[in-house]
This record gives sequence, structure tokens and C-alpha cells, in this order.
Amino acid sequence: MERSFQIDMPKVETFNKEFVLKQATDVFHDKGFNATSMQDLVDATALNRSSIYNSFGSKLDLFLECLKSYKEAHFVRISETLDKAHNPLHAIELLFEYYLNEIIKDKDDKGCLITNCTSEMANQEPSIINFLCSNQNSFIGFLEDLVRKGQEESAINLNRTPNEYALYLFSSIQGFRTAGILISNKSKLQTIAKTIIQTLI
Amino acid sequence: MERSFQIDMPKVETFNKEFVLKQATDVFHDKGFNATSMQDLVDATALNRSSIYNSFGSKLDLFLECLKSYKEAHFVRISETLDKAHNPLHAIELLFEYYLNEIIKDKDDKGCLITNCTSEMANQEPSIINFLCSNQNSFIGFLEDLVRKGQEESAINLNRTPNEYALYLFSSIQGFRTAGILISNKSKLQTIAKTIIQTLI
DNA sequence: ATCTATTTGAAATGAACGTTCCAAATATAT
DNA sequence: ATATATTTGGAACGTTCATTTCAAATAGAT
Repeated sequence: MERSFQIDMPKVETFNKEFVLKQATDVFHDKGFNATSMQDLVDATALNRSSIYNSFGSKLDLFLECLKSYKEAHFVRISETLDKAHNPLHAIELLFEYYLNEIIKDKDDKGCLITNCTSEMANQEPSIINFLCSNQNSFIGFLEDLVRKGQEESAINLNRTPNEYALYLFSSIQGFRTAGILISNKSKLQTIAKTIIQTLI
Repeated sequence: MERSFQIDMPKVETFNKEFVLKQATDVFHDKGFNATSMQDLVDATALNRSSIYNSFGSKLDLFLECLKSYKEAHFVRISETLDKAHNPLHAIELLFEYYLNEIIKDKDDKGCLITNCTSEMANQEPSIINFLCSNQNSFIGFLEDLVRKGQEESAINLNRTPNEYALYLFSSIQGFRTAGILISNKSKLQTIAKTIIQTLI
């Protein structure tokens, strides 16, 4: 009993999905997954409860979409930032500068949504673990490429392999983002970033 | 209408407070503050609801006590571990070895209770912020002393001040603990730790 | 204009939430 | 033994939780 695809498409989605996701992300980012209620999301998105369930499934599904859009948005902005880099080492410096600006801008001390999510849910929700692992792998891969190129240009030392330095940077970035929740002093943060990078030189 | 202190002490607390705190801490550690329900705590402690409220006040008060006992327990164990150190640099190496063992032992990938709490609540609960800041300050002070002594013995380089290296180590440890939630491969973790420490040498 | 799949609003669902209450039990000091 | 301050058990508090339900409104396709 097959039905041909896409005859009749009445009443299409009216709300701006991108905007709704941004509003929802802001709440999740501020309060975390568990402390965010469906009512918070209704208020933030100005959508009806049933519209949210219709469009996104469940609170967890919506959260996952927020994580993905958050990741995507930062990936775009980071790419734009790193385009200005003179070389791979400079790119890593700009990467930490980017995170430093994120911390300084973040007046509510919310930290990184994804790092917070790792703390809150990485030992609980399989779908979240799935996202976090794939995010981690792609991020480490990205860092690995930078380090490799930096080593090829002799801007980064050869004390560790690209993968080892990528792991180190990944760990360091998570620490930097977490430390930035309580530390908002710019020069202290700059010192931390410089010290992290110093290892590579 | 003053009453003299401690006439009549009937029906003293019967439960083992240390044990109860340990059980409660385990639940909070596993699920986080917001995902832990009062029922979870009743089940874990085998105490009655009213006994918990009588003895601890509120869920948040109990959580704060758990944080304090968690911090204290680790401080004791870390002190014991570092007593075996030949010198300050070795002490820092042993510190990371300690955290590495914590990660490896932690089959549920729970991470560090205090770091998780920073992610979950540092932008929400004043009493928690208070604890976290004082914990941070004492921890940084502790690391600062180690670095200073290490520099005096010329085991640690003079590229940064003791306070700067202490900040770096504090940030790095939080990253290490968070990264350890998703990374459970021992040699990868060892590499990260070694790379963090390498900076000091 | 009519049909139709979808969205929308508002109320309702039952379960779970943190917290309170109070009578009964308890253990110490007298 | 008696008195007493505290703990304990268990039910109950009102609220909020995530989710469902369903009739009414809506807008594209015919």
C-alpha cells in the first residue's frame, strides 16, 4: 500500500527552527539538562508544548539537537578564526584566544555546553555518549592535523606524536573551559593558555 | 531564660554519619545533584526521609556536606600519596598518578565530583560557589607551594612564577579529570599527564 | 471552495519532586 | 521507674515534572 511521496504538504512549519534552537540552547547552557524544565523551554522558545514535542520528539531529543547546533555554530566560528592564522602553531594560539574570548564574554559563567554535558550526562545517556564520543574524535582529529602540519613546518617540537599532542590539547581545552567558570581574570587565563601552548614549542 | 548546656541528652543519633555521607556522596557522584532525587538518597542511606531532613537540613545542605567530605577524603589520600615523594616534582607526578588511578578505578566514568559540580552548579547556587572558590584557592595554594619548592631545588624551571604554574596545573587537572570520563585508555591518559608535567621541567 | 495533513492551544495525565508533619518509638539522665 | 529531648516511620503536603490528548485553527494542493 505505498503512497507516492509528497502529495499534499499542507500547513508547513511556521516557526524559525534556527531561532528556536538558539533559544533552547541558551536555557540548556545556563541551567544544564536536568535543571531545565519543559516549561523553561516553552517560555524561551515561545512555542507551544505540543509543538515542541511534535517538532523535536522529547526533551532529550531537543537537547541533542541543541548540542549539534552548538557544535556546528562553534565549528563555523572557529574555522573563520583559524583562517586568519599565519601557520598551524598560530592557529592553535588563535584557538585558545577564541576560547578566552568566549570565557570573557560569558558573564554568567556557564562554561562550555559540551564540556558541561560531559560532566553531567556522559555516564548516563547512551545517545549523549554517542554524540560526545564522535565530537571528541573529530575534534582530536582536527587538532592532530594542526599539530602534524606544525611539526612539518618545525614550528612544533617532535617530543610527542601529533595524536599525543592532540590528546593533550583536547584535555587542556576542557580544563581551560572548566577553569574559566570560576576564573574570569583575563591575565590569569592568558597565562594558563600560554603555558599550555608553551609545551608544543 | 538561659538553659544550661547539655543537661539531658536522650536519644542520640544512631546512624553512622560517615557511612551515610559516603552512600549519599556515591549517588550524587553518579547522577549529579539535579538528577539525584530525595528517594535515591533515602534508598542509598537507608535513612528515613525525616531523619535526613533532621540531620542535614535540605538536599542542597546534604550535597554540600558530601562535597566537603569528598574533598576531605581525597585530601587525606593525596597527602598520604605525596608523602612518598622524593621531591616536589615527584610529588606532582604522584598527584597525576593518583588521578590516573582514580580514573582507571572509576568503572562508571563518573569523573570528579567537584569538577562535575563546577560544571553543573557554579553559575547557580551561591553556597556551592562559595565552597568551590575556597576549594580552588586552597588547591592552588597547595600547588603553588609544591612548585615553589620544586623551583628552589631547580627541579622545576623558572619560566613561570609558582602561582602561574599552579593555575596551569589546576586547569590541567580539571581537564584531565573531565577527559578521563570519555577516555579510559591508560596509556593515552599517561601520555596526557606526562605532557602536562613536561612543561615544568 | 474543498480537502487534508499538520500545527496549535489549552487542559489533563499520572508520576515524581522536595519538603513537612506528627504520633510513636527510643535512649539518656534523673 | 520516670521524665524528656530527639529520632524515626510513614503518610501527606502542594508543586512541578515530562508527556499526551484532542478539538480547533491553519495553509498548501486540488
